[in-house]
Amino acid sequence: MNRTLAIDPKDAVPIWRQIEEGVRHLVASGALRPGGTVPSVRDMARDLSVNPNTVVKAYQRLTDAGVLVVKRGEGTFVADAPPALPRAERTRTLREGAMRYASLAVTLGVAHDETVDEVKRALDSLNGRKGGRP
Amino acid sequence: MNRTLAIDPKDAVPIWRQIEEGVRHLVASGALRPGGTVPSVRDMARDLSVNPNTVVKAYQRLTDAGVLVVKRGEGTFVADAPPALPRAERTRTLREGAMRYASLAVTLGVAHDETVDEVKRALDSLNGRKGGRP
Amino acid sequence: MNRTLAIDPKDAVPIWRQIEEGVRHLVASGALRPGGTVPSVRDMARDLSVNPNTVVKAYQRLTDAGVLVVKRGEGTFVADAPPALPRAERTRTLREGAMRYASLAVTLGVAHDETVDEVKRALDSLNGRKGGRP
Amino acid sequence: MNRTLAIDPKDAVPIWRQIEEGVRHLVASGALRPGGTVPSVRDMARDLSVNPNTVVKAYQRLTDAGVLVVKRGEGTFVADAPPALPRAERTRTLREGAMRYASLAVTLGVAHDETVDEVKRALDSLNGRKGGRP
DNA sequence: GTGGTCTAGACCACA
DNA sequence: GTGGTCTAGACCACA
Repeated sequence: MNRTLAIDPKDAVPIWRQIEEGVRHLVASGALRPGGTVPSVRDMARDLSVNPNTVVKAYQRLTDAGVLVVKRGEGTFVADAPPALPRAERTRTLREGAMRYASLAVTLGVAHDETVDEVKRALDSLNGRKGGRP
Repeated sequence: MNRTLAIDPKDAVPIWRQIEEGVRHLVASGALRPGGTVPSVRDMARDLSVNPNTVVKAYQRLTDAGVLVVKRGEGTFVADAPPALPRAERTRTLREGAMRYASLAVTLGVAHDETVDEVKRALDSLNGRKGGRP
Repeated sequence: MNRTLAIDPKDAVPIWRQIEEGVRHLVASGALRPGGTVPSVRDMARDLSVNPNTVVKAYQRLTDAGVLVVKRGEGTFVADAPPALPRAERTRTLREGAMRYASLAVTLGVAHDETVDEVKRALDSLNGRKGGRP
Repeated sequence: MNRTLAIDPKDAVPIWRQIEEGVRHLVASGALRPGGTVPSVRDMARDLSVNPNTVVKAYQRLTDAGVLVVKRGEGTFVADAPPALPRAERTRTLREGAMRYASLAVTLGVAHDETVDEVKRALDSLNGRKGGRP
């Protein structure tokens, strides 16, 4: 299972959002456990070679969202209660994502089956099934 | 069939890119036919309530990509030759999209099957008409 | 009616929060109208003699909360739909505030009537009744 | 009557201040009586799950303010003489609190009467017992 | 012109 | 040690 965070400074997606999404993903996938610690702002900034302020922004957003909790002077931790989205909103978010992806495939002129297969392949690679793409 | 373009000024995606993607989609789905006309920059800017410069930028990129052709003094038209992406780039783009979507689903904690089903559903809703590009 | 924002850099309350609260207050009191513009980040930073980043933080939080909307390249505006809190939460927030104030008064040993009178006086002064405290 | 102290580590108010205010309140409300004992630093730290240094800081401020007195080798006690604030400072503190509460109510868009009523209600709930300090 | 991102670095309260 | 705030200033996309 992947416990590390990879960011790409050249990506159009802001670094702070890459960090935010990365941590959300590690929490959702169980790599970071409720109550467990998260690297300190300074440590993660050093590891990723980014400015501490950039990490601070990501962590603060995650704290506002209830994913992380801060204990002052001690550090930052994964919240005990995972802040699952309300079911309705979860579905809405997923549908928007599916629509965006399907729309992209149609624009590219990709066939139905290939479109679906690529999603299966992506899910497998995220779930750590070995290989997947020879 | 949808012949209109919907943009969301509050979306993080730049407006010019929303227009570019929208036109590509209308072409790929057959709503705009090869050789047919495309709204003038002024008209589209007025319709969408955006700055004309923003439409110009989208049209220029589409012209550079061979999706549109400009006939001076006449207007802008959909290119006769469908500007299919090189196969390698097409695959890469699709895979990035699949990865983004799969990653979203994992973050939301959605099950594998539901993730795949939503894509099928999205494809069906986009393909009320079969095909689009013979 | 007060249209200006006063901040106190020596206050224990962070400047960005003073700005956030100040703008919320101006909106709630009607001094800033839905759809109307809000000073640009640079202008407000100059007016208040603070760093633009500090204003950015306040504006972004207000945007996240739906109080302001950003039109890229144009500026920042008061949202059309005022983002009134759900009634239940509004009541809860008010009650917490009342409890904090009442608790303070009890701690200070202030009589019931004086405690209530000070609130009335504060409300009057916020609503612009002239004088109020001779 | 409430003899316990509740602190919220996630609150923006420093823990030492929450403890300080809490003790002041217990004294003012009569829950802790002049001459009576106060929990030892170690006990309170353990009860509240906070760092002993944090309790030390609160107790020192309370001692400096004359609310508590330390008898070396015996422990910490509530002072015999009630340490009423100078009248001017009392009034200033109360006014600040009233202003903060009134400002919150305006921001929430609450009507004048409801704002005042909530304070009365809060005072009643705190004064299940009449008075507290004759 | 507008807002958004990021760096570099200082200073602070807190535990 | 921890995170929070703020400054100064650069660079960028967007309209």
